[in-house]
Amino acid sequence: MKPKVYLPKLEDVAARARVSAATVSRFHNNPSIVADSTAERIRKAILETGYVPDLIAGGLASRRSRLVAILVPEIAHSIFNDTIEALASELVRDGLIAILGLTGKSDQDMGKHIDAAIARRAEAIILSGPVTNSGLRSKLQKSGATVIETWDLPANPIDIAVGFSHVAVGADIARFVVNRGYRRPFLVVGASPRSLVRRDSFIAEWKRNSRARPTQLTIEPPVLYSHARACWRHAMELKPRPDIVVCSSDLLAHGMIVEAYAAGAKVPQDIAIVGFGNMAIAGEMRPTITSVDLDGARIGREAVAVLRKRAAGQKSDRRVIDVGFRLVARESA
Amino acid sequence: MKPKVYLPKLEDVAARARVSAATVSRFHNNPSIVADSTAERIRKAILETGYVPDLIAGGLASRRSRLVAILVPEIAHSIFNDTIEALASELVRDGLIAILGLTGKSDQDMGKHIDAAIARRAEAIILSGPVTNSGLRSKLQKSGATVIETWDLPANPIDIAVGFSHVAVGADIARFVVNRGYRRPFLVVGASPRSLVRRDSFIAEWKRNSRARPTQLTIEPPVLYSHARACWRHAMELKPRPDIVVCSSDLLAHGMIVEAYAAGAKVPQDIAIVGFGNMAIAGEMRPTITSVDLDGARIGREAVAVLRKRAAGQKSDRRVIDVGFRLVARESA
DNA sequence: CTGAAAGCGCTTACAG
DNA sequence: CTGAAAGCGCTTACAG
Repeated sequence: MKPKVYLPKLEDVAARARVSAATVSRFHNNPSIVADSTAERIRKAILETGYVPDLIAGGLASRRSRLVAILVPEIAHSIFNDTIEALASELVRDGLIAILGLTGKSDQDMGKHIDAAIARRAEAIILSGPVTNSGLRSKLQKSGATVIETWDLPANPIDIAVGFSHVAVGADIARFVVNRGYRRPFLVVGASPRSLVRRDSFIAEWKRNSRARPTQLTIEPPVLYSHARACWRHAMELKPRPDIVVCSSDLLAHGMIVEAYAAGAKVPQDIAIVGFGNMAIAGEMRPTITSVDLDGARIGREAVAVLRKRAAGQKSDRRVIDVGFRLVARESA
Repeated sequence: MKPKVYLPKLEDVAARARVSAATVSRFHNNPSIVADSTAERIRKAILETGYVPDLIAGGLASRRSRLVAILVPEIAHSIFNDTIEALASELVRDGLIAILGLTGKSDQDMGKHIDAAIARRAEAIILSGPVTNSGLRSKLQKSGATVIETWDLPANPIDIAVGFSHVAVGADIARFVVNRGYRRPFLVVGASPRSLVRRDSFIAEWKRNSRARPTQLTIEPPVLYSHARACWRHAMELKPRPDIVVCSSDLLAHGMIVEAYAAGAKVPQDIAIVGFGNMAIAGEMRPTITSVDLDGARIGREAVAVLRKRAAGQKSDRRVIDVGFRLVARESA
């Protein structure tokens, strides 16, 4: 067992600087109201003692935890990581700190993490997607925390939503495919709720252009690079052969290109490929990959902007913030 | 501004169950000592009020924050993510919660995040690498937190270290390259401290086999996939032409294979390639990539095991825990 | 500009 | 098995 060390507390600093604890507290939280000479003595005492204020105790007294919960399904190969990174970096600048919850995919685990966040009295709870379970919704609502659902634009957000329209993405991709003159798209879709929304929207738009229903293949998540192999085989067996593969992620698109190489096929001459997510690799692969750019970092920054507004007492003008997306046409399609 | 909601507190539950606050507290923290009939009334009162204990207040009273700080340079494309994920998942099972600090690369930022962790009285601070700055070391030491340096085996850890030997990795790769009969390795190295350790160890072992000093190229981090293009060009201009490229990451190895494809070269027939990290893609690329497997998740689990031992009052037997690594020979070399 | 005092929501010896 | 009371380390009206 480690020996318990003694951490100096407010009182130790106060005694040393010959002021009251209240004044030392003010020195930290509202320095402009303490006299210069007093401040100087306090500064010295802090240095001598190595005092680090206990923000947990402070949070209890001021009823501001300065904790923000970030709840995401996973982190290992996550498309949310840019958002998490932007969030965490911005939050520290506001004296806030991120607590991380990995929720997996079940609502039950999600519930546990929401409880954990509420138990720490997190000031805000940021979720990677919209919450549909009504029990969880009301739990979040009653928590008093700012709740931010990201990466989508739910019609009825719990509190605030920051994201983009998956319906619009699907339709945009369809129009792109039509405009480029492709005629036989093959959709490879990870079976996550939002991928399916994009797929359905693609199909609706495609039919609007009076084309036949595209062929498709649905993959159980987690979608791995290795799925590309089976998808490629599937695509090659289709009659007629598809002229473009629309993938629900850049990972898949990338894998398809590797498979094409391995099979001696040329992209996009023999078969075109579209991804989603605009991961770094999309711009760097050979050929570069046509994809949909989502500014994950911006989602994080907009979320923090909402928190800042609330902290400043301004009421948010919008409950749903659309950060948009951008179809980036490159070499692969 | 959101309307402040009223959150029930211990007293509300106690009043409703007609017991003292102390008993409700015991119901949560030490249920075996409260009478069944009492427990039943408390359970009911909790349900009726929707009470969620304030763990922050509880932590202050019990002087256990139940917070564990995870400090990593970044998360967006991080090799540490498996470790973070394993940590976060294991910690919740112990009632602990992870706070996330993104430290960037400067010691100054690192210092801020260490302060933030100490200010929350984190019970443990887990770092992605060894700390060399002596100011930071003593700050960590004085904090009283369990400090775990990961992904390396420092000779003199601050407290506990969990990782593997980069010296051993470099030497192992060199022996592999020798044994497979390659004669002209080209080292492509991201200029991070530990990549350089592996490189130096490779070179030392290589020379021990009385070979000429290998050619090498050092890349300023962050190492991007796109660097592969320049590396490939560089490799092709070397005379004599290298027969194997040893990369400091799978990302680079992967990029080199794509470049090889694009140039019409065959891997490993024309040029062999070795990576590092054993990312998922290494096993799935065509050709599959020879790499060094580091069990990032295991590092996380071992770190939590240390925390559990300490929580149970056992003293740790080892200060440095070697989780090892595994050179995985595949098709690319 | 500063201090004394009450209080944030819990936990935990202590006593019974 | 349970309660009354003190205390965890801060903040913040209130009064001066």
